[in-house]
Amino acid sequence: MNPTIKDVAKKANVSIATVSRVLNNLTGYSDKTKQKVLRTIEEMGYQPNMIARGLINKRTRTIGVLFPNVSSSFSSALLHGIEEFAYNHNYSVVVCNTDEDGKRTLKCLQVLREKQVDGIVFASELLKDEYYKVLEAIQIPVVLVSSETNYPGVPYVKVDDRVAAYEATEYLIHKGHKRIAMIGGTKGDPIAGVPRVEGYMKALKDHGIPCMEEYIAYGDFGFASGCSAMEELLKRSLDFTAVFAASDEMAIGVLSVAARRGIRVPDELSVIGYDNVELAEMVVPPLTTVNQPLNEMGSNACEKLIDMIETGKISQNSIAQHHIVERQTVRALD
Amino acid sequence: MNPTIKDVAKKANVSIATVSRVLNNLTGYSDKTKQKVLRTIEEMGYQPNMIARGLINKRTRTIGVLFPNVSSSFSSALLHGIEEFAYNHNYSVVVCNTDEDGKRTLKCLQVLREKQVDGIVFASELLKDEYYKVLEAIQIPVVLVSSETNYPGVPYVKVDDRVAAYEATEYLIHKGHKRIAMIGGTKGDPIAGVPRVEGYMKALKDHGIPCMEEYIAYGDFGFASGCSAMEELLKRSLDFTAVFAASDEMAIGVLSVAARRGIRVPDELSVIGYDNVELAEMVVPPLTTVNQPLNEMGSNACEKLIDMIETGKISQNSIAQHHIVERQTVRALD
DNA sequence: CTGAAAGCGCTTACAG
DNA sequence: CTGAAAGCGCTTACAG
Repeated sequence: MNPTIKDVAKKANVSIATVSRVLNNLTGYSDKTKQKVLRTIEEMGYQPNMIARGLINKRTRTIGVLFPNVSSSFSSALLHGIEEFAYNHNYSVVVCNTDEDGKRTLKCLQVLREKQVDGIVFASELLKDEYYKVLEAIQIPVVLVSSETNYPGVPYVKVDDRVAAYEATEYLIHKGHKRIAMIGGTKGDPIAGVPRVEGYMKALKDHGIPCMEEYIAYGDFGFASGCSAMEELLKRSLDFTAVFAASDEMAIGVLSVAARRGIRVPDELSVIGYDNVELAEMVVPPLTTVNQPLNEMGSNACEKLIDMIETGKISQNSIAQHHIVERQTVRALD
Repeated sequence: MNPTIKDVAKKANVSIATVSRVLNNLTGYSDKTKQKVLRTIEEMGYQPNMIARGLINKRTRTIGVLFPNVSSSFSSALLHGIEEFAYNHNYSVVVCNTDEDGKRTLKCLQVLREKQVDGIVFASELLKDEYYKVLEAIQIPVVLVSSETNYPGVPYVKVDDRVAAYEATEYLIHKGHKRIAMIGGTKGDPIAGVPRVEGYMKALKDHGIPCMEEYIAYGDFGFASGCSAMEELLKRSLDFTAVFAASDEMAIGVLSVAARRGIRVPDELSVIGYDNVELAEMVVPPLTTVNQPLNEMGSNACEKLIDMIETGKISQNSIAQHHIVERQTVRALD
């Protein structure tokens, strides 16, 4: 059994109140007692029990993080940023994989509540009404990352997807492309789906390029769906010179299909992705894409959350800065 | 304030002992009381406080997981498996990123102890003496995954790296290759470095192929290091027809350099990787590699841990089954 | 400067 | 079937 405060009190011949005081760096003991207590603690290898402390303070110094899929490179980049900030501020993070399943999400929320986490970051998923209801009941701070919401009191940090998509498309246009296809994310997804397609359409319009439905195919952000969407696009024999994919994985799917079909990138087809996950630079040719600062976003979301926990004030939303990373999948048309 | 057991007891006109009993499905109350209590719980939206419960039971139903780098696709695949098993058995998992930093690892261990986790899985990192010492002091079950150790009482689950490397090399040999280069992982790494190189050497020897030092270059498992190692190998003008890389990322580095140099894969050079992380199939051409069942390994490690927590018995080590995934980077020599 | 005591939200003998 | 009480390991007024 690990020693408790009672054990060290007994051994040091003081009361547990005194041990507690030196433990918490409060005032009210002689330097002599302090030394004695400290020595005893050292000797016994005593470590305070945060569970007991948490029961009194109503603070556990742990936060919960919900991901639709912990193992995606997207999620794990966010997690890295979150964990880093939390660690530096003495918080622990418990992760939950929601599998994008409503029931499971609700269960996770319940568990986090029972475990008395101090706050929750909800990552890259839509904050549904039913989730919000329980969050409201739990009464603890929540922040969204790579997602957004209108619910009051729930700040978010994300990139401006519409603008980023606009710029990606415009980048292609500036390179001389006019026949630009797009592979959108999950159709109807209000966070990462719709806005990116809208940004693409607006860029086309603003540059006097007619936007045609048939130039758009949809995937679900994943690699396989990018492959199918590209096949689909090819089948329509549209003669496009560039494609903008709403995720790197889908863009890499495009690269893959292109290679299989003998379409040379970027000579015959230019490709730009979205996210800048790690594999974007590993692929051949290295993928030009729009960077989302996932790590900082995670870290920033965690910062907001801890701030809310500690001050009780609601944080502001943040728009993270994206930028285009030029690599080798886009060429200028002459 | 969330309602406590006291609140529901008062409202239901029973003692807290009775509420506790129905909460825990014990015996000793009439069906009428049960209904009344249940109804009150429902009405008040009461949820038990696991912190308080944990203080008594000395069980938190949470486990800690240490990773050298949470955001690697390798770690996140393990994490996914761990979280899944934990979730299904009503455990939560708190993640810690050690950054492969001794001080930080020790700090994480201390935090996990203070937070009274029921067990720890230590992932893909060497269990140093100093870590083992504190683990021993904490007195809670530990299991290693994708790592190994001789410390008594610390079971591990991993692939047999030596055999897997042997088979990867032999696969190349069976395809007619004789001049086979290797890119090893971190030099001297006793877990994923040395054994794979040894497996490679043994396969060569067993097939009567002389093994020469200069055919081996070393990286650190990462993409960039794979690129440099490949450049290094090329500089030695060895005229090899195949390369075995000790990680997929390094193998992809090889692909990348080959593409840049106009060396066609697999026509002029065959490549086989190790891990079978997600990007292995996204790359062009899709990478032939040896599969490590990361998800199952994580899940299995978690199973062992929970078993140790609940039975108090030490689990056995497990060797996870690897296999070669044939894709398109190896060709048969005629 | 120091300690006895109440209390955090629960569980669990013990007594009835 | 039910409740009063002790206790888990701490913190924090309160009294001295």
